[in-house]
Amino acid sequence: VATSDRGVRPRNPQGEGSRLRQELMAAAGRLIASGADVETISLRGVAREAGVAAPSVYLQFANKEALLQAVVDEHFAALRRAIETRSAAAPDAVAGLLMGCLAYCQYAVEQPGSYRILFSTPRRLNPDAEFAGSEGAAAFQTLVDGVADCIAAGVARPGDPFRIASDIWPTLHGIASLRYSSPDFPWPPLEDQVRSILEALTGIPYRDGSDVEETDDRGTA
Amino acid sequence: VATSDRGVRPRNPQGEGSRLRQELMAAAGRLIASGADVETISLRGVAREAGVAAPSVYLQFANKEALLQAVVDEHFAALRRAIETRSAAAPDAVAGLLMGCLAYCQYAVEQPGSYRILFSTPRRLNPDAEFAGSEGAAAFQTLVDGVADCIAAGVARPGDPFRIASDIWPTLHGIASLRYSSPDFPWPPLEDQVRSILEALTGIPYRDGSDVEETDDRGTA
DNA sequence: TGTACATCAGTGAACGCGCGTTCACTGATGTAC
DNA sequence: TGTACATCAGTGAACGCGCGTTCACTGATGTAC
Repeated sequence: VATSDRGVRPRNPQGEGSRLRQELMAAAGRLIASGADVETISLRGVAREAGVAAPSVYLQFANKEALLQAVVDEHFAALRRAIETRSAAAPDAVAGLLMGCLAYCQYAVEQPGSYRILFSTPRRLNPDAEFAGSEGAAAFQTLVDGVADCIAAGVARPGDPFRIASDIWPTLHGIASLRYSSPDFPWPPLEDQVRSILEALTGIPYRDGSDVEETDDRGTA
Repeated sequence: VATSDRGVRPRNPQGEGSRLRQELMAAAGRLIASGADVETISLRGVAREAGVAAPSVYLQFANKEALLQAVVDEHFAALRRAIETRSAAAPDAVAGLLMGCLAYCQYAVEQPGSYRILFSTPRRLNPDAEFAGSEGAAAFQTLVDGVADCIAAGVARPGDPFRIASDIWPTLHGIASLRYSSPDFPWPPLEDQVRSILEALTGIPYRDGSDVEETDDRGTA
């Protein structure tokens, strides 16, 4: 669907057959990026997109479910990487919290297909189904720590960091996913909205900060 | 899937053939309530659940898409009714805003299948795709008005009601839909969370109100 | 250097299945005379 | 009151399709001697 046939695919050199695994996951990623719901992705469709016969998938994956599971895991890791990169590049906890939240929303908005499969996915494929110990739990802990640091720095309003993070996460998710399902709604600019909601939930004065490098010691609400 | 065969279905009396329309929509509703994604609902499955042969669907609907469109519309109307009933029963604007928001989240949490099809739906079936003039726009306007009334009453923090409503809606959506996709997360009680987030976004002191009947004239933040 | 063989990436054909849709039909119920 | 006919709700069989999966295979590349 996304990419046409464009000639024959050369077979991988001997000993490198497992390269096909990456090719298949990339093909699935292309289908997802072009709007396919995870429910409607077919093994044959992925093989077609990868330029390979359907049975070849079984050289790398036990069955369709294993393929989709690998795809979901890969996209989950990509989201996490996007957040951590942006967040770690910030100069302090206050900026780090904002950057992490922005990275989350921007990933979701810019790669909606990829984000979507993480949350609108059959339960069995969802890594969050068992939350404790999952990769999702680790990512969430990063958010809790970020909030705690801002409270400790005296910039965020005092409160239970876990509880505050439990309010922030759904808010970010809602912002990002409604922009996908209701694209015609007159949404405010993404960064404005994230800033103002973070300010409301944490008390950190994000809304007027032209940027974040010097927000370290403003008063708290 | 949801209901077994349980004997033969009597045919409708002459002139009442269109009752089948309601039976089919009810059957689809049962499939959705039992966890079916809108993407995976089949015309044959709905007919089976209704106890009717597959071609009978065509007596009431032009094709599969028309059936699904009618189902989506029906569930959208049900959500709207749930909100308006609860909201209209409140004694004042401040209680009405809370009750409407609670009704929204509770509908989404208690009937996740029904809520889900409104937002994780192929674009062509989504009534929000054209937002202006849609039923969704009307429901959103109710939220805007509720916020404006609370500001006018001097209870909510001053601000742009449209913009505040644009923050509230995604928040409610996020709260409800993450509870569905990550049920093992230790979420706070739904009403607590709605109250505290509404308080953060509007300044209305919802968090400590044991109930809402007497919150009319508290100070603003 | 030449040859037999093993290894390995990948395939074509076939399977049984459920799908959306069409078609000609069945048989009960109401109406005209 | 009896009978022919029209109307109407609903059906069974068939269509072509794409699906996930299996099986026996092909043919290129490397290795042993």
